[in-house]
Amino acid sequence: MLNYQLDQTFNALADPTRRALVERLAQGPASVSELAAPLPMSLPAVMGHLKVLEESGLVKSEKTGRVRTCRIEPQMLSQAEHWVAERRAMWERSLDRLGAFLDMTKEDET
Amino acid sequence: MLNYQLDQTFNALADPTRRALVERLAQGPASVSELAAPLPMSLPAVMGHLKVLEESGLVKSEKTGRVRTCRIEPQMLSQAEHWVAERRAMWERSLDRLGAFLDMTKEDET
DNA sequence: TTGATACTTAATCACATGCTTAACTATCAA
DNA sequence: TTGATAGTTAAGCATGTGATTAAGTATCAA
Repeated sequence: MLNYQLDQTFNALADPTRRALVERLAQGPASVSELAAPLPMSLPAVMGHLKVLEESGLVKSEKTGRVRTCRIEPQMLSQAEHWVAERRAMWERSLDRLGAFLDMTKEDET
Repeated sequence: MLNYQLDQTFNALADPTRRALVERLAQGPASVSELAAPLPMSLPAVMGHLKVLEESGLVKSEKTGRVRTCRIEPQMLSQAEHWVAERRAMWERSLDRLGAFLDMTKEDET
């Protein structure tokens, strides 16, 4: 995954309003005003957040008539998940190496 | 996981310099200047990034003599991972419900 | 004790973010 | 065609971010 895509994806998820939008969209598609209704801010503010989500690839939208319907795009979600999982795995391998090293030195002591 | 912790964790991961630091630390602990050496910025700038990582809980550090040694803290990493995984699961369940609904309407048609 | 090393803090600055309100466009329904 | 609805765009503003350089502190080694 490219660096700037990770920037955009993690940045999109770093805001509670945007996570609320993702959470709502995880339950199914919604229009812009449906998404904005429960949020304590103006519609243009919500549209700003949707723009960030859409640029990150986490959300896609489509306009039919005067209604824009937004839906979640789970691929980016799983790519972010993978980045984190891989670093955690790296860390665990480095712990294993440390463990092996400590075992080795222990054997030397005996 | 609390909202502001997710804010801090995702925000910490939303910067390529900070991800580079996480990536380096996933291979094992390092001092501040070891971490700063390969990066194209001043030491105070790197310390700013380390502060963000440390406030997020992704990194911990400890000073011995004049050397501060930093290490990764994988718990926050896996908590961020879980948040993403759960939303993806939500989305998949909502797809299942849609599938079930479509199957149902199909049965009605026959 | 003197000098180098490793980090820390402070002042500064350019630029990005996250809102707001107001004005505008496009669609739908009567 | 008129009015309401759904969304969009623009201007403005307070605050936050990410960097810099310069100066300061604590530790270590000779």
